Amino acid sequence: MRHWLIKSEPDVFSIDHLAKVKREPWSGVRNYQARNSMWKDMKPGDLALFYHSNAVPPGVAGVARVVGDAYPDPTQFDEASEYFDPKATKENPRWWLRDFEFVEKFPMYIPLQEMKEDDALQGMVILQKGTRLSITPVEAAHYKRVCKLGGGKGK
DNA sequence: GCCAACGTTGGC
DNA sequence: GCCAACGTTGGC
Repeated sequence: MRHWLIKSEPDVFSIDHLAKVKREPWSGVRNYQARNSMWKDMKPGDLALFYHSNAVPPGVAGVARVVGDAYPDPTQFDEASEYFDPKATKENPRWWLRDFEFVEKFPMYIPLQEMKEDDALQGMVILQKGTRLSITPVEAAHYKRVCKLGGGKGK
């Protein structure tokens, strides 16, 4: 099993929102690297740290789990959507997504700053300067460490 | 296929 | 709101 970190702006979609709806299609990813992660590299059952970007402060709020197989992101076909992609067709979809289900919200929120200062987390992709990827792989040891900092079970 | 211009992300 | 980083676009 692999571990991931998925970013979301809490103003748009937060861990609390996921807790309420239980399961959510991760739509709107329009970056090829992040798409490839969701499409090819993720497997059902993989666990992901739920990261709040553009938050004050930014940080990890909890855990979500990959559910089911990848399928075409429906928003790419929807002209009314901000994620509409005129170059995508039903025969040849460009953007793929998976559903994520709520696992837990950490008892303690883990600010980005705390992660930066944690010796055990050095090397995490999210901590690299200039990383804007919305979906990144996370090493198992880093995943465990973040869950510990958050006081969560991690699964 | 190069690369300048432009757009977006996201921490601060 | 600023701006560094970096992905994408499009002219050539």
